[in-house]
Amino acid sequence: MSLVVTDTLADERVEFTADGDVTLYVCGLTVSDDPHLGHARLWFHADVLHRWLEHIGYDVRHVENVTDVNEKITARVGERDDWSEERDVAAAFTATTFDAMRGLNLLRAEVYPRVTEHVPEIRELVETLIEKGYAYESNGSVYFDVTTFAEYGKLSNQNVADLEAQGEPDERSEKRNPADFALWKADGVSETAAREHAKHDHGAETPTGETWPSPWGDGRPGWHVECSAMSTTHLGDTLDIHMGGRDLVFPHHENEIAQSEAATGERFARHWLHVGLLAMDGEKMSSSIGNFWTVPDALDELGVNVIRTFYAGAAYRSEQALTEGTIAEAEERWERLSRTYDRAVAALDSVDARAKAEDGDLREAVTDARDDFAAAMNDDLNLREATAALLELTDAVNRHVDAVDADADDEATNEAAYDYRGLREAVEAFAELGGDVLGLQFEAESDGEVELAGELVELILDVREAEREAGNYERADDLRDALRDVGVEIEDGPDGATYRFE
RNA sequence: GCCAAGGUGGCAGAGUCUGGUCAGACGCAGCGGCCUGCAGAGCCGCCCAACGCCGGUUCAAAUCCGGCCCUUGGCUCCA
Repeated sequence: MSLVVTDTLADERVEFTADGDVTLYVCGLTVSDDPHLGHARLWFHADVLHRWLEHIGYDVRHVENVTDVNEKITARVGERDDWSEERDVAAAFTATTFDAMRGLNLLRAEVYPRVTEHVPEIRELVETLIEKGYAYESNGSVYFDVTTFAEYGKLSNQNVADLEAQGEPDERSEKRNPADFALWKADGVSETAAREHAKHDHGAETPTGETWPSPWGDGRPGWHVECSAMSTTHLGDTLDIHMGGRDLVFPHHENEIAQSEAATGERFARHWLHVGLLAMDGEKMSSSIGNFWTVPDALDELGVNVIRTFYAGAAYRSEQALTEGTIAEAEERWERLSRTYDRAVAALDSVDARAKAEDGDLREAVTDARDDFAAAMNDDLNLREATAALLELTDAVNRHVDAVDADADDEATNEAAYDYRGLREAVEAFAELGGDVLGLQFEAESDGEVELAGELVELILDVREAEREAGNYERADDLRDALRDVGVEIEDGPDGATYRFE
């Protein structure tokens, strides 16, 4: 069984192939603001792809760029006292981005290249394109001539004539064709561009951003070259997978193909994967629209596991809706997985788990879950179906534990035992598939604070138990409610109360 | 206007490539039962219900073809 993915360039589902190492390039973000859940959706799907490829035996070389040169970054210079240059702003948001990535439990990329580190490579790429006749200099800027690249438009099905018809030649007199795009822009950020993106009043000073010397004079890299230069530098001329948001298909990725293939003469990417948008109230979550939920805020409010379970609720290539309802659903799905995992571990580690106990249904359910999970993942990374395989396993685990508990309560039989091997296999399946592949974290860390909190909760539960024995149920219920208010969920069972931190 | 992705039950979301085995699985919400002092969790059952519209091809269409309507994205910084 092999992995099938939906390839934007081929415009169909294709079998994924790679020789040895897989090179994966993820079109990262521009660090002009805090990352939001829309950005994180791409990160998550790239991360799960990375994890799944490793799971099925590939070595993955994952490179994800950080665009730290951009007029939106420049526009924020001076917004804070310590933001006196473009790179100060970029550094601040790069830091929050890395924090967010760690918080989301993403595997680290091999490198996170920045534009500011790769200006020499960008200049070389531009020079090559000029030498080969694909690009031309004009007033200190350099443009890619789209008419020289016969396949221009092949990714997004644009045709150059249509694009030309849309352009306004008067305004872009610097260009040969309206659809030509900049590889190198003369001088710094223009005053109008900076003002357009500014979120505050700069007073008399309008920031112009950093410039670098070049054969065409001082200037800044264009908006698309950076990805071509950085991906090629770190992963070679042909990438196995190029991944990005669907909103980048045109012009960004179209232009990357043109630049890269014109320069190297090689195919730029074997597979193009595009992640659908995250829609909030029917509209794209976007920094510019302002309808976003930042990753740090979402991590505080929901936690990494709920966020990841949420993303796993829809296919990467589909649009996904973020609403109170879909978040609530993700919370419930995660809780169910996590509770069942805890329950399975507790039964597995108890003295009642025996070598010779055997529940055929449970063992069969583990095999089915693994098979279904793999089939779903290989089928264009159908994460909801893969998650469903794990949820079906929770059903089997709960049935097994329920049945044994019921037998144990029955004085007549009194020989109930948990199926040790079956539970062990179930726990391993949760850990490998839910943990390693989906990146969910089943085991809570038990640092000092958590331990202390646990001891305090136990203490309160003892008090509550005494109240219950005395028949003071109202008091007992008050205690349970009070604990819930601070995030501790109490569950009464046959062997006393248990608790979990929400 | 041009290009692209979509429109499936109360919600959410597969299935479309490769027509029949599908209107599925998981879940959320809702309802009933078991269990429980109550609640929660868990288990069992129910939810008699949906393929945007109009044509066409076919023995057979959610799936293929044509037309139309609507939503979203891109064409300008964007994941």
